[in-house]
Amino acid sequence: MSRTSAKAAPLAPKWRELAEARCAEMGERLTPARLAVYAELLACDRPLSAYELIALLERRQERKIAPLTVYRHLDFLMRIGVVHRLQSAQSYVPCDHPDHPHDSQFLLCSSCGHVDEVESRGIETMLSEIADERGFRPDHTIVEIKGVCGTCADSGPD
Amino acid sequence: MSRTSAKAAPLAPKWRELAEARCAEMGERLTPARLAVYAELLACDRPLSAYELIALLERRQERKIAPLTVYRHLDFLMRIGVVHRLQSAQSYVPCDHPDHPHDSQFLLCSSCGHVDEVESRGIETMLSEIADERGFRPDHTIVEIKGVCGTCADSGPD
DNA sequence: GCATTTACGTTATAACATAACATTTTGCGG
DNA sequence: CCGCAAAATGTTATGTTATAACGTAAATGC
Repeated sequence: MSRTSAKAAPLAPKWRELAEARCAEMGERLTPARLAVYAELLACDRPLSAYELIALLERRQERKIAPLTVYRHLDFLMRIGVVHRLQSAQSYVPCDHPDHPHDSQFLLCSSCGHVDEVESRGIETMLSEIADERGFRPDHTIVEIKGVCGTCADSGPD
Repeated sequence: MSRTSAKAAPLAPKWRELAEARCAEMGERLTPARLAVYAELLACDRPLSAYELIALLERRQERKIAPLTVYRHLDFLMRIGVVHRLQSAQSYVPCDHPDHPHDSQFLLCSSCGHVDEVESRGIETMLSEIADERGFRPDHTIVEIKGVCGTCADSGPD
């Protein structure tokens, strides 16, 4: 019943291998359904809400998909560190820095919707210091900068 | 028996005056309904979701309150800068730094639920630099550090 | 007063996320 | 291979967060 006839979004070997490697490290299983969600996120150049993702997957696979299904797959992808959740937009993006799991900082353009993921060691250090000073043990950090990206600013106020 | 003259949560003059000052600066109007929401948030030592707030207000005022009403009041309070939204918890807290409007950083304890608001100029500077390097014009920033607070860490792994 | 703007009320619904439980698939020891 | 246990998936229902659409009331300015 594993109908591979259901088309999935194209998924470059690079990303598939990344997911496989993370799964191997963590003793997790990579399944077609999980890969399909990952591929769909990668195929889109902007953050997707869970329900946008459902709509895209339903169109591509020509069948109904329950919200819970997608949320479980998203949880999995975040657990293995290949997808991040944008807290301020309730949406999800694939990780841009495949080398290792990490906390990121995001630049969110309110004009074009584009999201840039950055990883600044400086920010991480400073956040740790702030926590340390207060006896706080950080688990992970959320940094989202909202504003207007360079491209939109340039094409600007016309 | 109760001549329900819609009791409000107590609101220290300090906070009322702050709200009045901000309104004056911004040409906004401070109404009893808005103050009631602010007072309710201040009366609680933890973040409240909009619906928790509704429940508390309904009990205190002994009448139904529509979600939209509370959301409007929350929007107002955030607009004048006396309330912040915690993006990762979909909840709301009064601002701890009454002196001036600002972006904050939050330390969120996953054990006791306590939230600490800090304002680090260093973080702000570094976030600006990160944005600048990429030609990004920041509007505002979201920084939330999740972990375990000193008190909970000390009282140990239980 | 009267028009305009701002706030508030009411009903309905959209959008985001999880609970509870049944079934299927997978990995593994016998 | 068999059967068990764990993990993943499917299904239905519901909980939680937030806004739309539209009407009424109150404050503001002339």
